Amino acid sequence: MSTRKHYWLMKTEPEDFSIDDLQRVDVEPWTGVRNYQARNFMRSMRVGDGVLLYHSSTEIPGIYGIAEVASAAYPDPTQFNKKSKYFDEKSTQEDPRWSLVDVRFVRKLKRSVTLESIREHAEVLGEDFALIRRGTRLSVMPVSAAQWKTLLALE
DNA sequence: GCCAACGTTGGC
DNA sequence: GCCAACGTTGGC
Repeated sequence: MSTRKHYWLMKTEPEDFSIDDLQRVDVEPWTGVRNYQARNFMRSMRVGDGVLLYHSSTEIPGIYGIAEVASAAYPDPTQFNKKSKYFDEKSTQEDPRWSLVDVRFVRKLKRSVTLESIREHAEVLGEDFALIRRGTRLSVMPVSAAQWKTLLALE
């Protein structure tokens, strides 16, 4: 069993929930992920894994902060809440369809690493980097240790 | 607000 | 199991 720390990138729309919001609350359950691939990545996360917090659908898309995984995956409570926009009538308590992890604030970046600068370093980051792979819209994706280092060197 | 690209749904 | 229709994502 590997106990090595893994790295991830998680997207958020800052109008909805930003790095500043995370700093304010410190720990946040990452509700609302409704994509199986993203869910599966969260299920494989471990406490202490590193997270790059990416702002999407905003004026300057990019990485704005660092967080860490603060819990193992557990059922996303919003899937059972009829009043939530994330309610899923097909999910059951016995076999919850959607999972999440808690995410804890670590720090804001001194300067954001913009999508533009990330694209400029596409070659170093490699073909397998889902953020800039054509047509990929994953909201949770793995980042290798080398990619993590490369991205934070752009700060 | 537009639209390309993708995932999901549902009829057959 | 196919695939058209629809919904969502997210950059621009």
